[in-house]
Amino acid sequence: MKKYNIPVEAALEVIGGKWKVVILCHLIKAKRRTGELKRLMPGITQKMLTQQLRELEDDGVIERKVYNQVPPKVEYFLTDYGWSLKEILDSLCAWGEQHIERVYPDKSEVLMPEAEEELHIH
Amino acid sequence: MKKYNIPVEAALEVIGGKWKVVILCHLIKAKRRTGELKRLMPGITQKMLTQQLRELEDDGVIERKVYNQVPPKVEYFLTDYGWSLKEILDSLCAWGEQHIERVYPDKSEVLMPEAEEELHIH
DNA sequence: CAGAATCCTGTAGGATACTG
DNA sequence: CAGTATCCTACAGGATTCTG
Repeated sequence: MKKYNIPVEAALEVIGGKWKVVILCHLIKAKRRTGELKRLMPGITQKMLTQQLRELEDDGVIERKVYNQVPPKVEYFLTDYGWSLKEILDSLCAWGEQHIERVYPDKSEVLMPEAEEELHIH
Repeated sequence: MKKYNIPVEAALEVIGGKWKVVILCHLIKAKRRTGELKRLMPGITQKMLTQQLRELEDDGVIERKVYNQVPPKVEYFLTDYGWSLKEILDSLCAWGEQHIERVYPDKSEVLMPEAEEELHIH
C-alpha cells in the first residue's frame, strides 16, 4: 500500500501517465476502438497505447470490450469509476482550449474525429 | 510553435512534469521557500526541484522572489496566470482526497504544513 | 484489426560534491 | 540556504516484426 505525502499524488498515480489524460479526454467524448484511438493520437506508438490502456484498465478507470469476430473488434470506454474523473478532465480540457496559442487559423488542421465516426474500414 | 492534436495537450505541457502538480498544489495554499518545498516533498531531489521550478517559472505559472540577504532567501508563489489553474488543481486535490486508500488511521502520518505558516488568500 | 514480442536508445532523473 | 555542476544508470518509450 502506497503512502502519499499529499493526497493529490493519488490522482497523479492514476492519470499521471504520459498519454493517459489524452486517452481519457477522448473516451469521455465517446467509446473508441483501438484503431480510432491510434488515429486520434498520431504521436503514440502501438506499444505505448496498449500499455497505457492496460494500466487504465487495471486501475479500473476504463473497460475493455472484446467482440468475438474476425477481424477483431475491441472497444474502450470509461467505467463509473472513470467518470469520477470527469471534473478533472473537463477543467483540463477547458484550460487547454482557453490557453492554447492559436495555431489554427481555421479549424482545418484540427482533427475532427466526429466526422469519421461510424466509418467502416474494409 | 507547437501543434496539438487535442487542446488538452496545451495544459499537459504546462503541468505535465513529474512534480509540477504537487508543487503547484503546495503553492496554491501558500507561498513557499525552497527549503520548505523540499521538506514538503521528501521524494524530490535538489536537482529536480529547481528544474521543475524553473520550467514553471518559464511558463509564467509561478514567480521567484529573491531576497538580497545572507543566508539567501527565495520565495516561490503563483502568478495570476498560475491562478488560472486553480480549478484544475482543486479538482485534482479533491479527487485525490476522496479516492486515496485510507492509509492513515489517524492524521499523524500526514504532513500538516498549514500549521507552520499563515494562509495565502487570493 | 488488435496486440504481443524484441530489440535498442535517449534521457529523465538520481546521487554526490561544490560555491556564493 | 539556494543553487550549480558532474557523473551515471535505469527504464520509459520508440521502431519493427510477427501472430491469431
